[in-house]
Amino acid sequence: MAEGVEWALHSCLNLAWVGPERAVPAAALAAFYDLPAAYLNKQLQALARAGVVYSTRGPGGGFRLARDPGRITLLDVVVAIEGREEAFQCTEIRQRGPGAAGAAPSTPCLVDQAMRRAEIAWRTELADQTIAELQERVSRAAPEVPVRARQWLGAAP
Amino acid sequence: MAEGVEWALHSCLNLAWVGPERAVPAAALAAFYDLPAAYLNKQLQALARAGVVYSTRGPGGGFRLARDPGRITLLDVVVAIEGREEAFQCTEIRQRGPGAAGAAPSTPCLVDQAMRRAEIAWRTELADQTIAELQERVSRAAPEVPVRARQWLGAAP
DNA sequence: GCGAACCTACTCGGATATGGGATGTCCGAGTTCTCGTGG
DNA sequence: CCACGAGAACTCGGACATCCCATATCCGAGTAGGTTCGC
Repeated sequence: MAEGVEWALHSCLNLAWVGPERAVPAAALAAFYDLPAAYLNKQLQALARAGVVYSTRGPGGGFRLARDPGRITLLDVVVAIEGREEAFQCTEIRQRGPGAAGAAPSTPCLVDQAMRRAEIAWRTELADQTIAELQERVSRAAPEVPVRARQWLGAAP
Repeated sequence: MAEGVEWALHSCLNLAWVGPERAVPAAALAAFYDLPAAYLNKQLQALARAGVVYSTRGPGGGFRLARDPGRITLLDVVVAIEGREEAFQCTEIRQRGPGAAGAAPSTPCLVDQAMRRAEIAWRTELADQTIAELQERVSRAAPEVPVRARQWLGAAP
């Protein structure tokens, strides 16, 4: 899985700490965890295209969450970065070569069905968790983390 | 996900049709679906290293299932090809840069935990399905498939 | 005729090229604020 | 003192390199069976 997913998730969490009123530049989000700024910017662009965050250009611009953290699931973020297509791609090899019966099969590929079943379980689990739930867990486990994030990222210019 | 997973799953299914008595060469398994023989051989080697299949060299050699199809899960095959490491790799970016509190955190990374939870769901679903169950479903849906497989792959030399 | 050594055919196993996507970088497009200038 | 316009600074957005892994291929290692030669 792409490393950018981790960056995007942590960045969404940080944007949630700051709140939707103030926009945070990609450079600030990158500096917070010592990441390459231009590349993180690329990931944030993907989030913007997916409608997870808003982007504003010019001074005072940056990125903000596009909706309430309770309405942003982990699946939204993962799909924004990795793409909508499923990990396992059935290429229907059963229809090629002597193994194919010649006629097009009336039944779906059962190998594909089995793999899809697992992938649906994965996606369901991701869709059941929101950024807001992550926020709450972090607040309970380490209350200083949101404070530090707001100080570093939400400081007035 | 690697395309070889699809090949390995179908090949395991075909080896299950033939049965453990007769070894099937990689070239035969490849020709059955019109796949590149040398590359499929590489995937089968991975299955052999993982203990899913036995390999025998020389004339009359080839690959056989190492144990009963009911004791080979889809997870076994996927792990053999893709490797044992998880798809989402937490690199602990929270411990880098100004975002880190300076001291090593006592709590685990909750983003990692959330992603791992989804991945466990995926693996559980794969571990719950065996090659034998796939065999049964295919036999019910398309009984001619195992017949063709035995004819093409299990034919006496 | 019989046995053993050799030889050939067959198959796996790992070392070796190649291409596409993830990773990383750079400069242009667009926006906002500031500063200076003229009325 | 106020309005307006030009300029500068800031930030996103997409185009351009680079690297690594999945893909693909090839030849050597090892085995089984047949074949031939000698006794």
